[in-house]
Amino acid sequence: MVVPELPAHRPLQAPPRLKDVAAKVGVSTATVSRALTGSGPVSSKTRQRVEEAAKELGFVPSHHASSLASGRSRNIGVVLPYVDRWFFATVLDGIAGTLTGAGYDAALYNLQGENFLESVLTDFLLRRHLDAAAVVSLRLDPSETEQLFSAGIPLAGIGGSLEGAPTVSVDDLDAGLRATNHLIELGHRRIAFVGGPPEAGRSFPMASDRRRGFERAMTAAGLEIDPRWLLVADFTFSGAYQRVKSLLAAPADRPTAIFAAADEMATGAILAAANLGLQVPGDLSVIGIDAHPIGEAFGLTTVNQHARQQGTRAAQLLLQQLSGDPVTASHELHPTNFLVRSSTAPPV
Amino acid sequence: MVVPELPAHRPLQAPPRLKDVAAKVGVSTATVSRALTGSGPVSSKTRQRVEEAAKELGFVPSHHASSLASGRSRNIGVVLPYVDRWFFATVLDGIAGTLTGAGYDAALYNLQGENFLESVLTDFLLRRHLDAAAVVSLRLDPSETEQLFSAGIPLAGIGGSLEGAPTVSVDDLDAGLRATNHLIELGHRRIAFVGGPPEAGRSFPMASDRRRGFERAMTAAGLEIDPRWLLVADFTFSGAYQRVKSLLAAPADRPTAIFAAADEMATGAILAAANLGLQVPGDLSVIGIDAHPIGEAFGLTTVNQHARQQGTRAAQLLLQQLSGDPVTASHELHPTNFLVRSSTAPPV
DNA sequence: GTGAAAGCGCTAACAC
DNA sequence: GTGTTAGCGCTTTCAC
Repeated sequence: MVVPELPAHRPLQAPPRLKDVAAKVGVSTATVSRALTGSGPVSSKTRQRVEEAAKELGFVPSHHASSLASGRSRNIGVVLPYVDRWFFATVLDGIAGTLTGAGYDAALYNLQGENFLESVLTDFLLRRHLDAAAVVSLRLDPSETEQLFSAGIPLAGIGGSLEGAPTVSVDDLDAGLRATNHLIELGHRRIAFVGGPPEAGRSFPMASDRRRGFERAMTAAGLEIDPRWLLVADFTFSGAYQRVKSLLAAPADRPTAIFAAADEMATGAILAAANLGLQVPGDLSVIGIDAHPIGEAFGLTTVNQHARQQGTRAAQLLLQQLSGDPVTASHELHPTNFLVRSSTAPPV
Repeated sequence: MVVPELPAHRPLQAPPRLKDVAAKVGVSTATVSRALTGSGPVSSKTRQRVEEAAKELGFVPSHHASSLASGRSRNIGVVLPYVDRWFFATVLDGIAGTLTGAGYDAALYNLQGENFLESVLTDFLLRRHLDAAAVVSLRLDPSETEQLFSAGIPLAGIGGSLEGAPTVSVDDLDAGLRATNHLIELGHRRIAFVGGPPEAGRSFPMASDRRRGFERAMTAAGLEIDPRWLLVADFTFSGAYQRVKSLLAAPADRPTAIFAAADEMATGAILAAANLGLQVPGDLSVIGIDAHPIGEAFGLTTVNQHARQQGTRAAQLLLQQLSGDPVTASHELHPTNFLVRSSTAPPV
């Protein structure tokens, strides 16, 4: 007998439904639902028989049906500008791990810059009836958050404050201040800064705040800020490597220390120095921000901003709101801490 | 008059439904549905009026309702072992960008190793009625793929072949072979290899294949493989830095070249050499695999494996299957290409 | 080209 | 503790 070949991607037979389980046990679908979701009283005998029957039949509840009926989807959106950059990937790891552990799904909205922002907000977030959303490093205006709230979607933010929602971030100005002060306290007076381009669009002023911290520390110490020593890179290793290499190439008027607004740039700076035959920290001290794992091999002194924990915390804030526990819409500053390694020392 | 404060996270008023749009236009819900989804004949006048009314009311279709009714969810799962490692984050970027661009959602299943594998497979993939799933660097056994197929979920894989599903990867053995041959052709005879630990669990033998490529090239050239020169790191910069530093520390019997199975390790090796006062490529040639952006500043010669494109391709394979276009369940080898920079040269 | 009506598979009142 | 009964908000035949 010839069995016709069915396309492999179509079900061979209808999967079992709630009512099949109910029939098998001889109870109503309501009871099965209660037994399986724990959403109501069921005798332990019945519960047990239902669970057995469900397993035997290989029953898997329909997500869409239960979402439609209950109004909850156990699906949480995570909106972020990049996934292929260390900070964002690490934050995402923290968020996704926490959500998965709590039985929630993470729906990824990778904007790749801000390309998809508009369509994500309208087409996706609302249409999909997410239970909640985490917004990373993106400014939403009050009308947008209001729109989400009135669609019943609680938010949590990372990187800057969001009207009406709890947010977490580190104090970037303070981090910049402390990093710079560390160099100043070591005795450096000629300090360069490697930052990013001015923030555009919906980004929070993370890089600017770190630069302002730098400037404030310098000014407070009565030190001069040489405009040629305010470098603009793009938060990449290679970008910083090139900028710093040109800066250090002229031996005449060199800084004795560099504060880079991110570890990837700081390590790029160290490589640039090394390739010019300069010793770190002998000829040049370098400090960064992040605690990026690459810093370890470079012996980079840095300010740990606990990226993964920030993600975890944001996820918790979401879960807490979903559990009905009210959360104050405050901006929470995540502590940073110094990680002194071998890239900083007093100037020679 | 005092308006009672409503909790901010609850809808202030019921959002508009399909039937509200229908009422406003004076047509049936069926017509509105056809007009908005394009799933049936509608006169262009009607369509226009429906679109206007929908916009005015701020109508957003319910995802769950339409999924339940249609059986399709426009949601695609992406299962991967890590998101905070370059290769995976980059692949994810490629996949998510392609899916978002096609109007699909990406549901992220970050296993963090393989912790969540079992629950992802049962609890999530099936329950959620995903339209499809991309599986990155994870071996599924035939009973698992069969289970997904019979639930109507087409698959695409990355990193190794999957029974019954189209997959893409690079030829890791060939990449190892070519990288090693590059060094051999330059005249190196004393070549070390930095790889990863033996694969465990559901991982494909990516690192082993690269090592086998190395061994095969060495053997074919009649060169000896010194077991002390087969280094095992963990695919991180710092890990490779340490291993290579100890290897090179003893000046007596040093290799003249190193092939590292990934760029992050290769750059760690370069830094180790530099910190020991060795010149690259003068005293040591180094080659990697990946085209990781960090390699640029190090002048690293590498084999580009086009991680993002692999992700894009896998996503296309999924979209193609969803469009009804049959796809052969073959394993597609993605081309790699050489990127010769300044870290390799003939031995002195 | 359009409407009526029957679901999609589950949950949640409400009775008993 | 359990069953009955309405929906949840769409899509999709099937008539017309």
